[in-house]
Amino acid sequence: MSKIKTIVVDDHQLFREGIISLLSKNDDLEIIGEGASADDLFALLASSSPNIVLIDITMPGTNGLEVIQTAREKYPEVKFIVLTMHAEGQYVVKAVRNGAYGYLIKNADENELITAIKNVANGKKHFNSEISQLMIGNMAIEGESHKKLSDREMEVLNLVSEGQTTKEIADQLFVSARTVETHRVNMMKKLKVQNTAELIKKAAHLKLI
Amino acid sequence: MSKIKTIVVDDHQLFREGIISLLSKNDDLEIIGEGASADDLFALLASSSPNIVLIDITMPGTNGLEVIQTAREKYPEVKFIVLTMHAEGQYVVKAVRNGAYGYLIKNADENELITAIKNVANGKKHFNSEISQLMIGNMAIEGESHKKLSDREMEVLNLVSEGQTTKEIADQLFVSARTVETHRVNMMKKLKVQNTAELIKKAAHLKLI
DNA sequence: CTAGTCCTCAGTAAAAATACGGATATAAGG
DNA sequence: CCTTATATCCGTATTTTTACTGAGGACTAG
Repeated sequence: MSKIKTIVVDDHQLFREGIISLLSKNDDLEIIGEGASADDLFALLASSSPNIVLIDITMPGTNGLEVIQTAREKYPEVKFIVLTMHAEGQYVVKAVRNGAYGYLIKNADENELITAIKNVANGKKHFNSEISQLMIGNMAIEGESHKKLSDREMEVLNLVSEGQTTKEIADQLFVSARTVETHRVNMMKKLKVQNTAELIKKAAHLKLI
Repeated sequence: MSKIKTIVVDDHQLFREGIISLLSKNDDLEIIGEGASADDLFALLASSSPNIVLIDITMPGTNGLEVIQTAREKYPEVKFIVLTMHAEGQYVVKAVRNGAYGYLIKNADENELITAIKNVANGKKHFNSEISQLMIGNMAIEGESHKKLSDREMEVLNLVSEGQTTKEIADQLFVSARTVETHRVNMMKKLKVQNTAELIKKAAHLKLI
């Protein structure tokens, strides 16, 4: 059968070149393009027909997961494998939801990468047991912390985290201080914290601020 | 002249294998070992005599900068080039202080990596203009935010970020609430923030908590 | 010996947050 | 049509934080 046409997208050029060097030794694969950004990827997709795209989550100006989703809408027969350093369940879950066919962490080895590419090229998904565990664990948590913050709450949260007082925020948003107080209380309930310090810490760790 | 004997240390196996694949094509270089951890590195150093070590800052259980410093004490003729994703001046400054001969960010390309290896093998340091700018910029900031938090302040900070009140922290540490208050005030001054919310946000972003 | 830092503790007061309770209007989903 | 969520706002009170001021002892570096 013909070689698996593969594109590699990663903003770390050394990593990208290294991966390409590795994969080029394999007779079943053919690297037909490389890029560092979403724009690079879309340009490549428009001019070539890869079977597989290896893509990082981290990308300048956007994130790889959204790129996957957008790309799949226009090129539904292209399959994406996420190749990233993020070993957190929430990323795995999002990757799957956005249509990724595989997920590898950068500490995987060459053999697993090649196996993943071949599996996905054959229409299978590739998530090893470690990745599956992360996914399962995160789905359990997600069921619980389903409550996300509303737009106004996010706005208030950001202003709080910048050191503004409730009164200052009220003045800035042209609302009553009591309104801001209510938003603060609601956020603390949603994220299950006891005071502002804990709220800001949790928000920072959840990358909300 | 003989080939430049190089060791590659990085916990991301794919990256490491990719880099080795790239460098192996170059006739002036010889990869004589690879590892994912500080222990791997010390084992390699004990049994081989590399000219150059490519090393990431991020390492499980320790950090590459301390590893460089320790390794140089035992093997002073080995030269280290940091190869990392961290594009922050504080890392560059620390790398130089710990004796690194070069610093590359993972978005550098193959040619620059090879040039850096050759420069360093010839006894020169390799810091491109981008890296130099980061270093200069950070040294300016460092003069200003030289103040880091003391052990006790860190302890109080962590407890505050867990949602405890000043009184609760005082009870837990067996000190007066006023003592805790003083620590809080001092931390806010050091990090130049206006209240606890801003303090916790800054601490989270600085990866203190 | 001096200066600086760290850690400890205090009085007093104002500002801010939290807590308890309550409410209305609008929009969306089942 | 009912329920839920969001956004808005309120009274009252307590707790907590912040602010201003002050201080001593121990340790370290120059």
